[in-house]
Amino acid sequence: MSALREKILHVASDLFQTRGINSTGVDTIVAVAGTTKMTLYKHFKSKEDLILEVLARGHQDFENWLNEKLNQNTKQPSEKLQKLLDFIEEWVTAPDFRGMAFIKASAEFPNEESAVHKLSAEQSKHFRMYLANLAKEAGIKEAEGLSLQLSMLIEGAIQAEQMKRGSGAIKYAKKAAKILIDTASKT
Amino acid sequence: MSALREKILHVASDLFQTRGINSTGVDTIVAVAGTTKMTLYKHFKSKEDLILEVLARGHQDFENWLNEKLNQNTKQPSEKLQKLLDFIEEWVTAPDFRGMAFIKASAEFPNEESAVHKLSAEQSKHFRMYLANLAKEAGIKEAEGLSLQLSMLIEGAIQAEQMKRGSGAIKYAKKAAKILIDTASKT
DNA sequence: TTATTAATATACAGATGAGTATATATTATG
DNA sequence: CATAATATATACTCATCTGTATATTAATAA
Repeated sequence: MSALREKILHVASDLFQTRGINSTGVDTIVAVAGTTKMTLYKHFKSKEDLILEVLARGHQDFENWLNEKLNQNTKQPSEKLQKLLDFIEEWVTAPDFRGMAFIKASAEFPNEESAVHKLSAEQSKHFRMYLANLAKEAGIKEAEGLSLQLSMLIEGAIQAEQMKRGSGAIKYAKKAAKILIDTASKT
Repeated sequence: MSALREKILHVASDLFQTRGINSTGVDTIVAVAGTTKMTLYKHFKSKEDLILEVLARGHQDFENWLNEKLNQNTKQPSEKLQKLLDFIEEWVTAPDFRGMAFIKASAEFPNEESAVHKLSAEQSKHFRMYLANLAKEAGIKEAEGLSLQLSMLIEGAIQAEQMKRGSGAIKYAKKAAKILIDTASKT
């Protein structure tokens, strides 16, 4: 567990989010991380490799964070679903929020054959399945449909917020989520 | 109105969508368009300039298309809102659909000071206002709120569809839109 | 036909991109 | 202390990036 390796991952993640992936050169990454290219390529076999690990870490961090929030603040499964958007709000309004990594990555790597695109799509699917699970546990019949709706709403809200900070979109996303959850609960 | 200028715009738009903006060099654009860099720079003062015009054209084309669809297929304002998602579906399931240009552009140019990002944000806002107008004309009181919800849903659906073609997300986006419109209509 | 102007092609400049060969410093092990 | 292995630094290759200077062709005007 090299400390420098972690530093590179952290710096790369930050730069990718604030400047874009393709616009961030490895020279910039190592300069900010206070190391050299040789060290970077000792730890990662290519820039693509680094991108993939940054994405994987980011997604895991997000899911861990959300999981903890849900477990600490709710008891019953149905409560999780209802409070979900509160935590999404907390996440997107945090000062250091810079968008959802896999959404941006898929935009920068549109080619479906690209490894980065594939991982992004997988993470998107994984998030949807996470939501579907919450819905299932809450006893929703059409859990898959609701999870799709919620994921679209959430990704749209993230989009809106990263496009313009403080857009207020999340406020209406919460209302919409409540309506959709209520509707799905009644069937 | 140079034919070559139009050709360059068309080719650039295509390449930006399929390979990404930053990953597409001007050399590639002129090669595909069958011309040279000198000609490109006679018509556009920089690559950024070309990007901005491609974005502007794309957005206008989309809005013109949607407008025509709505005007040709609906009569009453409330009908427009109800059929909106049908046309969005038609748009995202078209074989040559490659995503919403301004969404991708804002991901590739995350810096809020960037001209490309600014234009993307403006187009996003413009689309939302277009939806708000539809809602207002349909007699919805909270037109702004509904338009935000619909735009998030639509952008989320576009995201889902460009992430994975044939995802089926749009089907549930339509159901969600109907629920949200109905709810907003009742207040 | 000749002079002038506009458009195109070739070739280049200078910066930056990813990735590596070689050399030095550091650390662990005998 | 000496030796082997690992991590870091310097310096480089080669490709590609945006943008331009110059040369050549095509078209227009006198």
